[in-house]
Amino acid sequence: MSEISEQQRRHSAAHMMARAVMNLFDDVQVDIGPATDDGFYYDFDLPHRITPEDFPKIEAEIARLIALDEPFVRKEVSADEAKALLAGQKYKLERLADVVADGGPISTYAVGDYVEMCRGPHVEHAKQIGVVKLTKIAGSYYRGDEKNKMLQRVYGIVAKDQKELDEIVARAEEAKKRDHRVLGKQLGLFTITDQVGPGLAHWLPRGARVRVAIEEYWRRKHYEAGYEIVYTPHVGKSNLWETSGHLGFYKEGMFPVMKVQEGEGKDAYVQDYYVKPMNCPFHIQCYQFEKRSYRDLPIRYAELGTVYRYEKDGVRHGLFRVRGFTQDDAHIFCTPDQIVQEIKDTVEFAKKMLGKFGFHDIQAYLSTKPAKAVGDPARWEQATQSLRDALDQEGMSYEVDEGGGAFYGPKIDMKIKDALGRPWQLGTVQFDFNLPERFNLTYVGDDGKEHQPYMVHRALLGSIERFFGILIEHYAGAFPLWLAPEQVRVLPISDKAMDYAKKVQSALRAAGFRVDVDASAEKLGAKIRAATLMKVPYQVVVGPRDEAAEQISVRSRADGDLGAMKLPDFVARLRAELEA
RNA sequence: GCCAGGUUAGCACAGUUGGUAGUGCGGCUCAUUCGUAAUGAGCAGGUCGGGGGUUCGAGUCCCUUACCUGGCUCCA
Repeated sequence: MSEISEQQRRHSAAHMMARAVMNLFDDVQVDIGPATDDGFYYDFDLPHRITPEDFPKIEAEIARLIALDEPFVRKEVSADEAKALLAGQKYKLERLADVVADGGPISTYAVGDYVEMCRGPHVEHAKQIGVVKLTKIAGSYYRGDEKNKMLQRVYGIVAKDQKELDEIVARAEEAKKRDHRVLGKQLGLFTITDQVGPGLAHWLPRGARVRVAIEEYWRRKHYEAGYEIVYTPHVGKSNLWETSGHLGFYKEGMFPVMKVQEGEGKDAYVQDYYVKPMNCPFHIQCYQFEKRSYRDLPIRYAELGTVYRYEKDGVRHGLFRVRGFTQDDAHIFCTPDQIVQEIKDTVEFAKKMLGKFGFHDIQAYLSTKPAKAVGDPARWEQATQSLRDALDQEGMSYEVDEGGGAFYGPKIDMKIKDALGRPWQLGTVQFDFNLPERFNLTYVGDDGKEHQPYMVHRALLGSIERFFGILIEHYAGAFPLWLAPEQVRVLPISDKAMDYAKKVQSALRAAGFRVDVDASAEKLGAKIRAATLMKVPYQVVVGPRDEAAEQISVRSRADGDLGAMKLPDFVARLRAELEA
């Protein structure tokens, strides 16, 4: 008797669901039904539109079929036998053609009278599947291609028994509480309104405090690393975007043109402007401000540059996918001699920056030259090698996507894992051989001649909006002290302690902390509860006793009641925590 | 863009077979001045997302539109 894996149970549950749906509805065409990370799904094509109201009926049928406890019987068949078995099932027959083309063995699994072509493996008999619950329904293109027909995909989960099922449901609710959109509301961090437009985020005061903390850190570190910070316009004339090529290859992603009338009377003409989807052309203008010498290089321009992209309907998602966002962008212009060191420094910089935010598990992906590409092959070679060297020397594990680079240059993408183990792509280091060519970028070398510099585009956090969303979920809204919007809340036990509370607040603010006072008429318990729900790292309780003794009573989010201490000692404690 | 489901007070939600809206939290007022996770009472707050239709009558039914959610596709 072999061990039954969760995958086998999920996959087998998918079969049972297919069988149930075929039993309950007419003219069902089945496609595929694999196990997923947390359950399974099955794609159907049938005249009846399946809705959540059908779930109980389908679940009951699945339960009935499982109760029969029939064995799953594997059988290898010839192509012709398979064809006969799958007669009338057009998707299955198409899939069969693929299997035949691969030349592998064709296997079928039968449960009772239900037979399906399937690689397996499955459970041995139906009762091993356990309890099945259907969770949601969604459309899904056949073979994932939007040109194909949309099938009905039904998702489900599997549990050993009802008790485990309840636990799974409870865990899903727990995950929902971490959802940055939910926490964004509860903690008053950001809002996206219908009136302003979809995908356009507003940073509320508490969210803005976090953003300021991130940006201040970001700026300091960029200056330390030898970057210069620039600020550039949000719109540019159409000529700029023609030169950059964006109107050629990125127009779909841009907001439509703004027609601006310039000049008067007979001299009037219409100038087209576009709001920027990328910062690169503007940083190039900064580079071209004056003639550059090899002695000026490398030049590193960084900007928290807000860009706008026309995202298609149906792809927006909280802060993760918006239409207006701020890239932590930078462009490095350097000589061929400098490129290896620059890339190495950049990768190391990314590692440090991400580490500061609690992300230490970083996976890198190297994408190399695609078939269709612009730029000198020797430069591609050198650039790609510099990316490899940087990853090797930084000791970062990476995978190579051969031919996966953009047409204008090779790149490294960096993915982190959050507290729930979910991967997120944040940083990218990307060569660009296209723009230096199009804008005719040059520097004067030590030979007195003009040369084309290397141009590297890089982001460490991706976009501030998206990164904020990831941080919210990573920390479940309980930001570490250095990021917390409200680092300390002072809780006077009654109005009588209000003056002292304000004094404590002023002193802590003067020491550089973000501090608020709860001036409500509530009792202490209610104030503690409110501050706790807002996930404030430190609560400072003050009453007449504290005032008389010139002390404060401190309660931390992590360790609860810390007892009374002197204000300078508390400040020292906070400072120590910030350093750590 | 496609498929499905949603949109009711600031937030979370109820709202029977169509008969002109409720609960909790929050807010405000008053009382209480309180020592480590919810003090009490009272009050206010809603064009039921927008538009159109069916009907004597629509939060409830139909059409349409915007937005949201979950997927597919795409992506920072």
